[in-house]
Amino acid sequence: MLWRKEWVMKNNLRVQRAIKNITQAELADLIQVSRQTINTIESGKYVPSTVLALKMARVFNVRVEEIFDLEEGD
Amino acid sequence: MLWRKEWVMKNNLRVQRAIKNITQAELADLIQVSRQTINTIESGKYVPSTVLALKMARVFNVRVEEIFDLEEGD
DNA sequence: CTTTAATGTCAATTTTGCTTTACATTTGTT
DNA sequence: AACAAATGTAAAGCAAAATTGACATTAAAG
Repeated sequence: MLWRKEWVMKNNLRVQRAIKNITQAELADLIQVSRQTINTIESGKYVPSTVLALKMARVFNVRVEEIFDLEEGD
Repeated sequence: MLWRKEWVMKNNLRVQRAIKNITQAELADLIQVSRQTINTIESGKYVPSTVLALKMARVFNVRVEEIFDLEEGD
């Protein structure tokens, strides 16, 4: 049997926001997306584009990998 | 006048591939996308998802920011 | 020069990101 | 308790990502 790994992406946006003490709406404004976009990304409903990931990393002064993490699972 | 910055994302996938000496097809296979997906990302036709960016970073053993870079411009 | 591997590109389609609007629920303050 | 701010959620729609298949062009090798 040949196995292809499945990956799920997790994120710690809530934590990052908490550290900087900004709301979803404020983050949305900073990276120029809708508040719902932040909300749904944060709750893992969908995977953002790399542009958004890079913008967020800039806002929080961290590397992309410190916010988004690939984990094994389906 | 209030200015909202426009960003374009560049990538150096060709270079990263060259360093590892792998083809577009091989990279596609490694991260489980179609060869065309690699080709069009590489040529800047569209922006990949964060999952793909993370997978590529893993393949090349670099940070996402070392492959993808936000630059000012429209 | 001829063949093969690698890359470019196009069209058609499916899937997913992201938007807007709107409303419901939770959390925090006074 | 009452009110406001923050968050959750849902539907509808558009735009962009990603797929498949097919074919053309450009390297690279024999």
